[in-house]
Amino acid sequence: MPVDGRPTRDRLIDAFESLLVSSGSRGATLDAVAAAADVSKGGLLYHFHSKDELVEGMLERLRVQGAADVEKMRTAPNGAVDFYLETSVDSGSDFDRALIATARIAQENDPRASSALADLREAWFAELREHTGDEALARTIQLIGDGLYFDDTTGLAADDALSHVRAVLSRLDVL
Amino acid sequence: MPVDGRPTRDRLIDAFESLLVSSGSRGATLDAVAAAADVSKGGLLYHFHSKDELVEGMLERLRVQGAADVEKMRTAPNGAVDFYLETSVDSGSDFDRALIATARIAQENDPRASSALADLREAWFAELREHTGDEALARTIQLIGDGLYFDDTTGLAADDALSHVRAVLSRLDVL
DNA sequence: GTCTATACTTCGATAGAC
DNA sequence: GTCTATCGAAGTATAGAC
Repeated sequence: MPVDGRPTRDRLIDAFESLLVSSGSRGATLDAVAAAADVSKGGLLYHFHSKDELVEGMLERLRVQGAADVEKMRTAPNGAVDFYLETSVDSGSDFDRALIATARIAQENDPRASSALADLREAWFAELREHTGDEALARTIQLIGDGLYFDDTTGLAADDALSHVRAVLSRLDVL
Repeated sequence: MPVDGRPTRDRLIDAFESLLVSSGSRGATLDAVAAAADVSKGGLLYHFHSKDELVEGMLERLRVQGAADVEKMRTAPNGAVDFYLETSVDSGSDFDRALIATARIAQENDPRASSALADLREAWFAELREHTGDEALARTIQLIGDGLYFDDTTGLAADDALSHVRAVLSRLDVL
C-alpha cells in the first residue's frame, strides 16, 4: 500500500466502477482497469485473481456502503423520503458510482449483482413504507427514485425533474 | 429472403436485440447474433458490414416503431397516461425489446442510441403534458414509467408496482 | 445471398523475474 | 506487491468459393 492515497486494491475497484459507469461493461476490461488505476495487468491480478473476483470485491464494498446509506436515511433530518429522492439523483458520490456500476453488471445477467441491488432496494422500501405509512405511496416514490436514477445514467436527465417531483408529492402531503 | 418467416436482415436485428436484452452488450457478439439467427457470420456481414451498421439498422427500426407507438398513445381509448404506464411494463413486445436493447447500447456511451431514446422520450413527454395539462405531473409520471422500465430490465420488478401507481395517481385525479 | 477459411486484435489469465 | 512476457480463446472483419 502506497503511503499516499488509497490502497491499490481500492484504486482498482474505483477504476473498475468508473469504467463501468462511463463505458459500460464492454469498456471495463482488465487492461483498461489496470491502466486507469496506474497498475500493470499483472499487478491487478495479484489483488484479484480473476475478473469475477473483481466483481465480488466491488459488491462487498457496495454492501458496506449500502448499510451506511440506509442508516443515514433512517436518521435523516428532513425525513427518509426527502433523503431518498435527493440521493436518487446522481451526485457523483462514491456510493452513486458503485450503485450504477453494479446495475451495469446486473444487466449482464449476474445474479450476485442483482441480489445485492435487490437487498438494498428492500431496505430502502422498508424505510419509505415506515415513514409514509402507505405501501402504495412508498412503492411509487421508489419508482420515481428509480426513474431519476435511470435518467441520470442514460444521459437523459431533465434538470427540473426533482423540483417537479417535490411539487407533486407535496400535493399528496408527503413533503 | 426466405418464403417462410421474416427476411434474414430482420431476423438478425431480432437476434441482436434479444441478446442485448438477455446478456447485455458483452454477450451480443457477432458470433452469437449469427448463431441465434441461424446464419453464418459471413452471412451476417453481408447484410451489415460491421457491428456499427447492425446498431444503425436497429436504431432505424426503433424510430419507425417509436413513431407508431406515439401515435397509438395519442389515440389510446383509456388516455395517454394509462397507455404510457401500461406499456412501461415490459410486455415482451417487439417494441419493448428494441427499447431495452437500445438503452443497453446507450449505456456504452453511444450518442446515436442516446439521441434516439431522447427523441422518443420527448415525444412521450409532450403527450403526457398535453393530456394532464400539468408539467410537474407529466414529468413525475414519466419518471414512474422510467422506474417501471428500469426495474424490469434489472430483474427487480415488483409485480404489484403498477397497481400501486394507479392507486396513487387516482388520488391525484389523474386516473 | 450464404458459406468456409483465415487474418488480425483484444481479452482474460498464467508464469516467473525482480 | 508489482512488473514483463506469453498463451489460448474469443472478438471483429476480409477474401473468395458456391
